[in-house]
Amino acid sequence: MNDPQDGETLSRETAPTEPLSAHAEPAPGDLDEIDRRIVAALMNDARQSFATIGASVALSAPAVKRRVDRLRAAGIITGFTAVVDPSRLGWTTEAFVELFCTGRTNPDQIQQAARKHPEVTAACTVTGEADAIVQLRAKDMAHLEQALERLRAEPFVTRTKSVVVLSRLT
Amino acid sequence: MNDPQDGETLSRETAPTEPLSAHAEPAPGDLDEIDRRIVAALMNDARQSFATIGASVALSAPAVKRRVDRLRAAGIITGFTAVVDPSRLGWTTEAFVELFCTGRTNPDQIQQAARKHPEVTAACTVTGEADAIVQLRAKDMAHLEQALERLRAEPFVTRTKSVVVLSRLT
DNA sequence: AATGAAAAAAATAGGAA
DNA sequence: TTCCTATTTTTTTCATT
Repeated sequence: MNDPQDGETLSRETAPTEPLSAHAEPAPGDLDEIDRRIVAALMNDARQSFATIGASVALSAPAVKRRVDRLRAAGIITGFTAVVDPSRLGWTTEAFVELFCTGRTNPDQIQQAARKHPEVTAACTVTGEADAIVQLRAKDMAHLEQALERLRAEPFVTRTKSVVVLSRLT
Repeated sequence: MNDPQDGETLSRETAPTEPLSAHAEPAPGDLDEIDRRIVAALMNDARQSFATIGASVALSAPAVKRRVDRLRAAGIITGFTAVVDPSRLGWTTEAFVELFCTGRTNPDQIQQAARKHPEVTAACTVTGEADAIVQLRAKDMAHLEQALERLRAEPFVTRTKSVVVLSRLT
C-alpha cells in the first residue's frame, strides 16, 4: 500500500532506515511471542481446548493453561465473552452521541453516568468540541430516544449531538 | 444422521430444488427468557461450564449445551473471544473519524475502503452531516496519522473530521 | 522458572427414556 | 426436557531440564 504522498513540497530527504509499515514489536509488558500467539488463538476462539492451542504453539496443555492463568492475573486478558449478533437480539438501533458537559465535569462523573444506562455500549472522553462520545444501542428508535432523554437528564450534561447509525459496514 | 429440526416434516412431496441449508430465519426474535439469560451468562464469561450456566437458569448441563448449539447454529452467537486490554498489546491510540463523501458514494464503496485499512475497527453510515463514521485504532499518534492519511486518499472522501479518544471510560 | 507426563477431577457429547 | 455414560478436557501433582 504505497501511496504517493507528495503533497508537501518540502523535499527533505527521507530517512532510508525508516520502514513505513514497521511492525515493530517492542514487546510491551513482558509478553513473549508464544504469549501473543496464545492470546491471538483465544481471541479467535475462546472456547477451544488448551490442548488445541498447545498444538499450534508447540506446548503442552498444562503449559498453555499456566500461561493463560498468568495472562489473566496480569490483566492482559480481562475475560472471555460470547460474540453476539446484536441485530438478532433485537437491539438494532444505534447512535453516536456527543456529550457537551458543564465546566468542571470530570471523567469519573461521565463514567458513572455511562454505567447507569444499559444502552451505553461504549463511552470515552475525546478531543474537539465535545467532551465525550458515547455509543448507544437500543431496541428501536423509541427506546433510543428514551435512553437519550435519560442521558440528557444527567446534571452535568449541557447539550448533546447525536447521529443515528444507518447501517453497519463492518 | 441426526437432524435436530425435523419435528414438523409434512409428508408433502419433497421439493428437490429446496436448498437444504435454507437459512430461513424463521423467528429472529424467538429467543425465550432462558436463551437470553444463557447469552448474557456467556457474554459475561465465555469459558464457564454449561453446568454452571445451567445452575443459574435452572437447567441441566446438556440442555444448556443444546441451547448454545442452537444459538450458534442460528447465528445469534457468532463466536467466543478473549477480551484483551488493548493498552497492553500496543494499539492504544483511538479516534472517531467522520467521513464526508462525494455526491453519489454508496455504502459499498465505503465498506470496501474500510476493509482495506487494518486500523479501521468499525465503520457505519450515519444520519447528519457526515456520511459515515469510522473508528480507528493505532499503535500511536504517528501510526494514527498515517492511517488517516490513507483514508483521506480514498477518491470518494472529500473531507474528514476527527476526534481523538483521550480515555476510554468503559 | 518453566516444562512435560501422568493421574485425578470435571466437563462435554450423544443416546435413551 | 432429564438422566446416564463414554469420551474428552481441565487441573493438580510430580519429576525433569
